[in-house]
Amino acid sequence: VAADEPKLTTTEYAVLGLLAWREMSGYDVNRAVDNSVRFFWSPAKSRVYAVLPRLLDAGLIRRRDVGGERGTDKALYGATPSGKRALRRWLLADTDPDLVRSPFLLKLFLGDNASPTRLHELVDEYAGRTRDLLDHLRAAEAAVDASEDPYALLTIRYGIRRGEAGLQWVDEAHALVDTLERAARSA
Amino acid sequence: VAADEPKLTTTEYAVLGLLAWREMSGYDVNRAVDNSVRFFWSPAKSRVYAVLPRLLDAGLIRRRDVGGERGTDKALYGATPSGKRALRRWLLADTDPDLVRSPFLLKLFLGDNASPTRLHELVDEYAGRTRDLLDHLRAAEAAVDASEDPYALLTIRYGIRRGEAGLQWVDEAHALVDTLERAARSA
DNA sequence: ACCACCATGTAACAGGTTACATGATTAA
DNA sequence: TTAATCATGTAACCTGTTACATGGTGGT
Repeated sequence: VAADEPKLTTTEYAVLGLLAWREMSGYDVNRAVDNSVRFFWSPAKSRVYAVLPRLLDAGLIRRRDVGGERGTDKALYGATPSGKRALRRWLLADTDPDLVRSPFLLKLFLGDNASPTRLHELVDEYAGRTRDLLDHLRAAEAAVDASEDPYALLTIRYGIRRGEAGLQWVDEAHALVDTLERAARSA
Repeated sequence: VAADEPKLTTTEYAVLGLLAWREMSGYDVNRAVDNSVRFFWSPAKSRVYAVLPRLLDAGLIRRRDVGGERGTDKALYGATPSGKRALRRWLLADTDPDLVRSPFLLKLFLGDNASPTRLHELVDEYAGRTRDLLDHLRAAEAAVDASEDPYALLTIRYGIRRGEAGLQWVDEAHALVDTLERAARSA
């Protein structure tokens, strides 16, 4: 008799999801987060470690100690059948809305209080970050095996499309700041 | 003798920024948040009220009681010169990185554990939300006076460009899920 | 009479972050 | 020997959320 659907946080589902993919140590989970999920879900490392015992207590993952290997005290975790079921139920349930928090856009919105020069700088910094992100994502895109991990590919492409749109907007933004500058000078 | 640059949270700067624009009540600030900043910065209403006394104590805003007007106990807040300076310093300082939290992309990434049908649904829900957002932003775009509030326009356009990119990606996503489905059926 | 909006918060909680601590192993 | 990587956490803090509470005012 399954207990009434225990509510997990999204972070817990994220970890559970990674452990449904393969058996890993907490350290491995953190690495997996770092080169996949972190663009849209990024728990602190300490949070990942904190989440593991909770999933364990709920019977959604199991722990296997691998102490002998090289003298290290290391534990591997993997999703149990019950954990996989919980994961599938979560995938079918309503999805929490996305959250964006952009100090950059906030500063831009309050641009009245800054000089045009500073606004150009701000936009340039955004452009730089976005280019870095795109470099990273394009490298990742080239590196994934599409038939092996199509879903990773999908999320990478999402990032790429949106990043490209961001760069297009950058030109618009510079142009608009220039216009304002000229208007201010002629006034 | 100004105390050593008090650190404010981004939420505090957001509120300060709105109060530098014009004098408002806490309620007004919440409304202002709701029809402008909320797409990239969205504090809870109670948080806004909690932040006001802190800014007041720091001398960054001043309070003016307007009790007589209609028997209501209402206070208007506005940025002080010191507050405006703090705001300008913040605009010049390093910008915290953007944060995205997308349970949607997380679910997609873990798509292995869901059916193609469910994945189509997931993408459709995203498409719906994105279309709604675009409708809203386009209406807002048409409503702003570009010469009056160019920075708002800039952030709106940002949302529009990225939203459009999202919708383009949606087609890709459906196509890829279809491909997987066919591949699975033929296997 | 009632509902929507104006107006201001309090209380309880949780989820998450940063900084710190510790120690083993391995490659340069 | 030193630095990087593997490996696992603890402690303190805090930002922020949700739910609740309260009351006036204006329109229909």
